[in-house]
Amino acid sequence: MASNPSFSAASAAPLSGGENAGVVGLATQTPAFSPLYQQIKGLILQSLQSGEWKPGEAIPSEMDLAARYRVSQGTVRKAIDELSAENLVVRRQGKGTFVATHAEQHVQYRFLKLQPDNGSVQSEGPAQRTIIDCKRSRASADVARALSLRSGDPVLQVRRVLAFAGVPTILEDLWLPGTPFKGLTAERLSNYQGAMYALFETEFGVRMVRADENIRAINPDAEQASLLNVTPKTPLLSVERVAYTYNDTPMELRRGLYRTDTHHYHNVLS
Amino acid sequence: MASNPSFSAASAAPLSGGENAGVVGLATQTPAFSPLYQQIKGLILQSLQSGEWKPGEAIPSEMDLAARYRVSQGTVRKAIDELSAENLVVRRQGKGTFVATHAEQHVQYRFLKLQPDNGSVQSEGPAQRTIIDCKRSRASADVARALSLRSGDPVLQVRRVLAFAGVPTILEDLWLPGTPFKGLTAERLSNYQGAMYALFETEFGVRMVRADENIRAINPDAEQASLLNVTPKTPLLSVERVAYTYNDTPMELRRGLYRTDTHHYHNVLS
DNA sequence: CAGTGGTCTAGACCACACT
DNA sequence: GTGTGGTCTAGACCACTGC
Repeated sequence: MASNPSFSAASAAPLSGGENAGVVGLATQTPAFSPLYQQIKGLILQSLQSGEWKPGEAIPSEMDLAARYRVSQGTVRKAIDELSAENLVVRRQGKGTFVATHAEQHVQYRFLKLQPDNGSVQSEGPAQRTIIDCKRSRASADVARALSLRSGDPVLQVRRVLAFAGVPTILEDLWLPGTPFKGLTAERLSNYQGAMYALFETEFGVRMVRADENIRAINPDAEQASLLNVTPKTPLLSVERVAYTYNDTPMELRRGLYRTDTHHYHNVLS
Repeated sequence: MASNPSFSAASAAPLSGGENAGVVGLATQTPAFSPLYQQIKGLILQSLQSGEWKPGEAIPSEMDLAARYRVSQGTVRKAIDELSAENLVVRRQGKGTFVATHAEQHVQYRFLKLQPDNGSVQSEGPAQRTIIDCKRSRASADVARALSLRSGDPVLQVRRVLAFAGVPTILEDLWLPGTPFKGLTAERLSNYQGAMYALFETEFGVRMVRADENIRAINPDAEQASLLNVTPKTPLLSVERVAYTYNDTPMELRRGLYRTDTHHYHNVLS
């Protein structure tokens, strides 16, 4: 077991034999070499995906997982290290390792990079959310492309405004694939306290894990301007986001318009 | 040595005895506990900072560093892991670990997040750089604050335009602290091929390691508009960047105006 | 071939949280 | 105290690079 280059993780693992099964013991030329900890990471990922461990819950301890996959604790550790670096999982010393969640996380808006110019995110308090619209429709060509759907597939479309300290600051249009979000209504959105992604988790089992944003400066049209209480000459940040679940599956297209007279989009480069 | 909680890294290390020196063997209540690998990381950081290893050069092998600091290879490895994650150092299997550099790196503009809407960054070719202005001046209040200087301290001020495929796309104003950049002239800037940060490294020994950006949508004034060949009504992305060297020392304030009719600012959230 | 980073193991001990 | 993640070690072996 110790020095076996190709390896079949097994035991309680539901799917997946070994990626490299077949060739064993040949020293060179493994076509797609995958280290053990990567395979373990993949297995843990499957369990996260399948819902074996739910957001906010603890996953088994490193020792348990090591026993389950028949590897050393260090190897499990390295797998979890990467999952932790990708924010899929959160470690808490002395307590355990927990599935990351958008709810009950002290960072309320994990993906929102807009910050008030003066004062902290904390000090400005929670946003006031207003659902403007929520309807079923059909995917246009560009929406379909972003969500990996076909044109005309059913989608859910939402428009809302976020206000801070009474000032409308963000106007968002969302498109969600119809099937996973069946049953989402304006009422359920309105009644929900907290981040939208938290609702997606608890009510629909959809966990947003990563997102891409493309940012431009634009002038709003008349309707957009009026919803944000600015003139159409006010330049706004246009933020187009595609959010992904596990496996790089796109699950949301979001087009945001941000006012930047009192706020700014903050980004850290390294 | 093996099981010693408080530890004095020593040997060839120039400064720094041990952070936790003094208390030894007392099991609980070390006021500021710092794991060994963090101390090693700090020592390596000092050597990077002092220029013992220059950008692009290889640092000593993990085994050598382990011997130098009298710790196991695994501990050095974990220290380097973090430095690598922070992009201060680049590992290359079979070759060694190298000091990160903005030059000779295949990513020419490491900190530039603006991308062409169509085609890749590669396909659009290198930017055409034009130095509009380069002069010594005195720090205004806001420039001084950003660079941790005092108002009136000498600074170097640069204005330039970047064009892609002949289209002026980026207008940048830079402020650099006067002392570290003594001797920087418009000519040296103009003659230099390659990223500006690469010149800072090779000519002034200043390595940019991290940066913060605050982004807004604005309308340009008449001069800015003309330099970018747009009308003053064209909304532009205003990107204010503060770039830092080691130790979170700010070394550059850069105010950029980006055209977003053909390009967009791309960001990945996770 | 030797040297480098990369993986894996087994075991010891530490810091932290709960009970 | 027990169990969790976190640190550290020593040693073995693998994959990659270049001589």
